[in-house]
Amino acid sequence: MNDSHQRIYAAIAAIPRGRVASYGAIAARAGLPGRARLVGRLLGEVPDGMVLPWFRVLRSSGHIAMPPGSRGFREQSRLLRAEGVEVKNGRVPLSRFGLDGDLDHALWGMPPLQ
DNA sequence: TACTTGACCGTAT
DNA sequence: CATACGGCCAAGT
Repeated sequence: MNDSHQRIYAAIAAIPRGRVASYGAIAARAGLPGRARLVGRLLGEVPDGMVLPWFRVLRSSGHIAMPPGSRGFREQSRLLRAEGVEVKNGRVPLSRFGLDGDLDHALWGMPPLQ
């Protein structure tokens, strides 16, 4: 659990309800541009007890990253729709719900890091 | 030490 | 829409 990890978890936790962000946007917000893979890796090993809105993280295309039809895929779709986010064919229109890591400063629940 | 993997990304064809 | 490529890099073999 180093500083980069902390910052990434913080960025994920800062995505407002009803909005989503891509792995790359999370990394950029955490002050780690180009490190999208690190975000994906961390989401697969969230410390026990830590609660995160993991379902608000999508690929840059707006698609859910998990395999279509898998349990995680269905759970993520359900959680997103529950807060008003449109999910059609495993995809969310980022034009309407997506947050950018560099822009959208007023929408994030935290200031840009680094 | 060397090579492979993977909830990824942007650009190019 | 689909493939390819180079970037990224911590973990696992």
